[in-house]
Amino acid sequence: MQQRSEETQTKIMESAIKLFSNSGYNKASVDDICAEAGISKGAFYHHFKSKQKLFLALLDGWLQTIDSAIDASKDMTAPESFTRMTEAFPYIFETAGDGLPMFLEFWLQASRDKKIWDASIAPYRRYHKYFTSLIKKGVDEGSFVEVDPELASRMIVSTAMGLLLQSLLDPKGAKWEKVARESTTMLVSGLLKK
Amino acid sequence: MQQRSEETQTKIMESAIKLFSNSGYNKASVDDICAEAGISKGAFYHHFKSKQKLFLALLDGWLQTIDSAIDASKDMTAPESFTRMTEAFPYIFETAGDGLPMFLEFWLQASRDKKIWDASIAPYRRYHKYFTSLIKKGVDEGSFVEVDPELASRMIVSTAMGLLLQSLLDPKGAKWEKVARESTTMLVSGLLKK
DNA sequence: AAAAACATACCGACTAGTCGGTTTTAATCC
DNA sequence: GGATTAAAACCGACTAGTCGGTATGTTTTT
Repeated sequence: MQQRSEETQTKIMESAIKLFSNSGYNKASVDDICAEAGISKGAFYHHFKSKQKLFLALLDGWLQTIDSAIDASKDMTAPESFTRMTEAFPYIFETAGDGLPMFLEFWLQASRDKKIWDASIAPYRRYHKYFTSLIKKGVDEGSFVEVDPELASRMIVSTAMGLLLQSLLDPKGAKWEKVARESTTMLVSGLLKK
Repeated sequence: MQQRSEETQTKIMESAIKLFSNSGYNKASVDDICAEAGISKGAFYHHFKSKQKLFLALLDGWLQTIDSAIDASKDMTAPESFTRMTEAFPYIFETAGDGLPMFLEFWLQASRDKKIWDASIAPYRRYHKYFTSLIKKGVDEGSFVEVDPELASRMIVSTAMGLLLQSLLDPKGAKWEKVARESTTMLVSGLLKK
């Protein structure tokens, strides 16, 4: 039967997210993950060849979420797509509270581990290209003011990453969903032609 | 004699920055640091009570650098202060290439370790307050357009952090000094009254 | 019965920190 | 200015424990 197997795998991944978020990739040991998931080490290595493979599986799942979100807004006009994201951002802050530290963990591991870097930087560059083309499209359509799409894309991504980081490090320092919503509004209204 | 002692301590800290940057806090072992510095473990623990204390010492040094930079621009007008930072940013990207990954390490450790969090988040809040008051001053002086200083400060810090992160993760993805310079110019010109 | 799923004991590599002993340094005395 | 001395600086073997991964055996599913 696959059901039990599937459940075990899900439990491992959920426990891993929890422990990686709380303690970090290195500190969260395979034994810890097994204990949290309520399974044995044998079961763990039956499902994942190594600890790193588990990490890559988690990364993959996260990237797919983003990909499908981008796909969903593929046929919209440029301002529409941005409006969508303006709506999506506060949602990320509200719901992702648990998994958020994982982002940081992804970035950190990516900066040191070539395999993880390859798996995460390639998609990141895709997103940047997507943003760039989206802004370029908006400029060509005449709905955006004339900006350097490349630069504007970097700035938008930077602001988003920076807000995520700040909310991670100082969760109670501000009402981050509000700051995020207002920031995106400011950025978009700065782009839009009046 | 203190000279040799001082040299040893400096060597330890320099080696630590190098190894923490390249391999991360956890992966860089005390033995590694000692080997890199060309000293023994006894010497290490003569100078630093623990690995964490060494880390905190490095963090402290970095924070002092920022503090003195802020102090230096204390008596200027708001636009002048920002112009200064516009000039300083590219410099950071050019010179800090080696130590830059340490920032990420600081942030990550801070999000997990209470002692390090206390040591790094308090100053961070100071900087945010400083930026906020600087913008508020500019608005009051009439040289800046009317923005919410709190929000503008968050955005500026976010953009800076995001640019740093991106340059870390994808050093060859763009000419980051150029992007940083243009971004700050854009932000400041958005703030300035024409 | 064959295969997939799971459990447990174990291994070798590695790590932060300790400890008893040795060398270097700087101040003091003759 | 050479000998004395105590403290500071340094050394490196060792400890006690952790970790990722494996080998081998048992249970469950098909």
